[in-house]
Amino acid sequence: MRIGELSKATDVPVPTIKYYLREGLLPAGELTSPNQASYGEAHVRRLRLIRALIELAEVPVAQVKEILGSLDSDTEPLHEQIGRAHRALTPTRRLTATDEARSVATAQVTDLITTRGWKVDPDAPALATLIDTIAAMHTLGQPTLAAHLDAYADAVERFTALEIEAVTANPTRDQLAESVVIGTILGETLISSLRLLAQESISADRWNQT
Amino acid sequence: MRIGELSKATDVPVPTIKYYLREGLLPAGELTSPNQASYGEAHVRRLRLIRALIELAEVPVAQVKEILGSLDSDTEPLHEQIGRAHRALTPTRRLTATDEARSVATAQVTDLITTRGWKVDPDAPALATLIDTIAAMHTLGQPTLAAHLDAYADAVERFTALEIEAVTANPTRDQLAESVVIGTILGETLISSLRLLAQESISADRWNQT
DNA sequence: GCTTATGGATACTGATACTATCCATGACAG
DNA sequence: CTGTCATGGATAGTATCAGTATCCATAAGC
Repeated sequence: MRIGELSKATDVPVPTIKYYLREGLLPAGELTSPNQASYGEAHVRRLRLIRALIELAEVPVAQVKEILGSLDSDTEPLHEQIGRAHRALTPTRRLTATDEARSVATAQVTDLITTRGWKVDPDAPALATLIDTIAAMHTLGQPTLAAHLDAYADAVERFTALEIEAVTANPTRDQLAESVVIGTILGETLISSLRLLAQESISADRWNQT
Repeated sequence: MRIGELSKATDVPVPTIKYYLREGLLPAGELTSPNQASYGEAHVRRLRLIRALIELAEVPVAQVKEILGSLDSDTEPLHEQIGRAHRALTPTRRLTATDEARSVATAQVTDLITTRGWKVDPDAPALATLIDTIAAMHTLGQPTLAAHLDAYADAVERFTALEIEAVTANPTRDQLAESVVIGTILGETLISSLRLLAQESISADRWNQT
């Protein structure tokens, strides 16, 4: 397959493919002559994955590169790979909340984690985001949602169980790794849009006089 | 309060505050003389809301403006407001998947919606994203997650019930509207980070030999 | 009266994700 | 075998976004 055909197969413009090649998101095709390379099915798959991450999950190109890099390494432990995927999903925040709100939130979260028996690295990116979010809710005078943290955690544990189940069904390590990435990142988009749909439905029911 | 004090109170640099004023995210202070204005508590609150949306939820400035605009209008129906918040959370995607994957996904989603009895506007932004995401999962050879759509929807309905409850506790329309926005948008960040934490915990358990 | 802060306007910056152009060569149709 | 088109590789340009920086005339506060 030549670059033009790859472009047609995936609906990604040729210059964009060249850009991904330059950035190292997509491995180079096999050179058949100094200015002629051929691409295979693997490139099609990889390119589709790239686009899904970028367009659907809005992962920045630099992070996609990191994630794919760790997908391609077969020495990196799965747990590390998941960490990368998580970093791709976590905003790099600064503080938004007042100090007391933050300490209340921190207490709330550590409490949640201990009662649930979760094992969480204190440096986990999501941990800081969770604390900041709860703190922000307090600061903004909306503590109600955060008060139901435990119920949220219940619901969240349901997905997670499902995801682990779905993911561990994969036999080989490569497939497992890829499904972990896809599950983690596109799973987020899936849940998010489901939630919005459910909200929209209820909101239509309740506040719309159509 | 002068701009410098507002900056100190919220930890937002003065030039950034000026930028938000220019962009119309933050209402102008009350002019006490041609080059002197005074800001109040409302500005502090608003500024904190803006920062939470931008930093925590990563909502683009232009969308924040739209959302705040509809918050300040007391004629816009709540359902419309929710729609705006949803648009702020939905990527503007193009197609990533093959056509057959898309049609399978569409069937799956319409089925879900009818069996659940959800009332969903066919133009809802989240609908397209959901379909694209499921289609992408199929195309990428990871149909397992999407196969449990129904279980996901179960879990999602739990949040939504909680959120509606939390939100309708607010007596006045203004408070209600604000809590809808905060709940919808920061709620997303909350769930997302909870999910990542749960995943991290399980992944540490299962794949990490620390 | 002197230093500092302010409102308002305009200009500049750095990051991100592409697009466009160029060129020498190669593929392929006639 | 010749003209046209596509290609790999390099470099440069573009649009958007989210601020920052600078200027200025005026006002606040010691």
